[in-house]
Amino acid sequence: MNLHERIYELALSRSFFFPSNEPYGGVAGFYDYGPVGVLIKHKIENLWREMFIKQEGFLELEASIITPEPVLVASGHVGTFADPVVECTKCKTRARADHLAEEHHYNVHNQKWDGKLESLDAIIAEKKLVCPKCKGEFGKAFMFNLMFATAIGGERAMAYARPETAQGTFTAFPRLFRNHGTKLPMAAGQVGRSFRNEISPRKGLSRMREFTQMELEYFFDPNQDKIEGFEKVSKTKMNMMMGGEKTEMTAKEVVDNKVAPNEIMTYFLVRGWEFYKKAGIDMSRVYYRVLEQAELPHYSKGNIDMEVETSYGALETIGNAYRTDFDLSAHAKQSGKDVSVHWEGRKIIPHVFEIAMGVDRFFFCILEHCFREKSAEKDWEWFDFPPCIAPYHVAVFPLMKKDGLGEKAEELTKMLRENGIDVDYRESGSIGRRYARADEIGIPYALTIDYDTLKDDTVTIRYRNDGKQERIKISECTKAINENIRNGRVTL
RNA sequence: GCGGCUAUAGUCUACCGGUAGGAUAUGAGCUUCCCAAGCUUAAGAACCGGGUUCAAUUCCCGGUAGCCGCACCA
Repeated sequence: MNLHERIYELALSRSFFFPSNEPYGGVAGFYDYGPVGVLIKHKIENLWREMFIKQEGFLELEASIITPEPVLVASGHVGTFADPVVECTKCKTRARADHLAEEHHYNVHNQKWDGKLESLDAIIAEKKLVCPKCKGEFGKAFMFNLMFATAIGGERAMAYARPETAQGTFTAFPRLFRNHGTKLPMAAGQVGRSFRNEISPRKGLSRMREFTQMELEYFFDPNQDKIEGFEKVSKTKMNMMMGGEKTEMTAKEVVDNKVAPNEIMTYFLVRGWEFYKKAGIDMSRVYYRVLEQAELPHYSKGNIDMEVETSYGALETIGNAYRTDFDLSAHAKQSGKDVSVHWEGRKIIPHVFEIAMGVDRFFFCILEHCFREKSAEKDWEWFDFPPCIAPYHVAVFPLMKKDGLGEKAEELTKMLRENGIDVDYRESGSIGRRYARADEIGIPYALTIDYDTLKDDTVTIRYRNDGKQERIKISECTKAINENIRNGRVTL
């Protein structure tokens, strides 16, 4: 059985995630996070906030999801997020009409498609192109848009569910700039849902139609592409993939060899690297792939993707893009509003570096990388989550329910919860079984109340990874747990 | 969307043209119970629709979802 199949089974039975609207049969590309999964997801999002917002002094906002059409016309999503497609009249196989036309006409004559559907139809008719599968005839070319369309209010104004959070950050930029210091660089990010109406989503969480993104937009003066704090990270080593070759490089080498367009992007490559490491990813199975010129999206002057090796193959989980002034200029043009800023005596449109990541794919990668098989030490499968990502910080178990142990344990649970610690309390089943349950969802610590507790107010703390225990005073539990979480400690 | 395979308790699975047996998980109880012990007990299942048939969970068709391959993946 593939690891992702095993993970999927565990996800169903352990409440990590499951198909949405199950009684109705589910629809591909939509998943619900269960009670355990949602705790992990929130911890991932909060770790991102910690590292990419708070520690950097950046801004977080929450833009609306429903987006009027003009915004997405400006961003290019209405035009380029749609693909021209032809469908075979016999077997219904779809093919990219522009790709066909390029192959048989434009590339041959060294031309580019003019963007008109009629041109594609003309070429397909002229070259007598037929379905590669069944030799059936193609119907007329049409645009297939990957956005979910809707309409606003009584006038039914055309709108879409946003395909990325970034555009809301761009349209908020002028106000953010005025309200928060009128200084560059300035950075703002969002955590939120985005939507893409994938033709055929597969591979579980790795390609969803409704998904959560964490995107940071860093606005800067293009004449000043240095970043404060780079010195501190310059020696950090990262795996880089260029033209199919993987090499380890320091951040400084990435800048010096012009692997990344500038120091700013490189700084965030390091931050992304640190983020993944903290979240429990096996960094030997991760690399940054430097995109070739021909692969770059329409808005980009340099892209470096994070890819994580999984049982599905390599998954792209972070997109780092130098978007230049593409978006702000496009919104200025579309809206007719001036979005330029006065900075150091000049009037400029800031450039943007973006680090965009999907939470759901990342969540899946963490599950795969932290999964541990049965072994000599443990007779059950478990998850080696870092304490800061684990769904609960600690499990509290009374050795038995009776003789006042249950009450004592509930008291301790209440105390810990009031101190902000996530506690999973269980009193049924043998103690060994409860330890196994806790391991299975990756809880790093277990506190056990036994008969000695009643005498001297001490409990045992068990560490997940080696199963070893020590006795500590109840009064010191909060402090000990917090310290262990901070240090990422998982063994005695 | 196409082709191949698949669909039985929460999970894994057995058998069968006459509606299902197990494992494991779950609830309750007993056992001073520290690494899935044991015992008692409770609850729990044939994806949806249509067809063939006296009778369909079983055979056939369609839908849906999953896996593999193709295409698609800002």
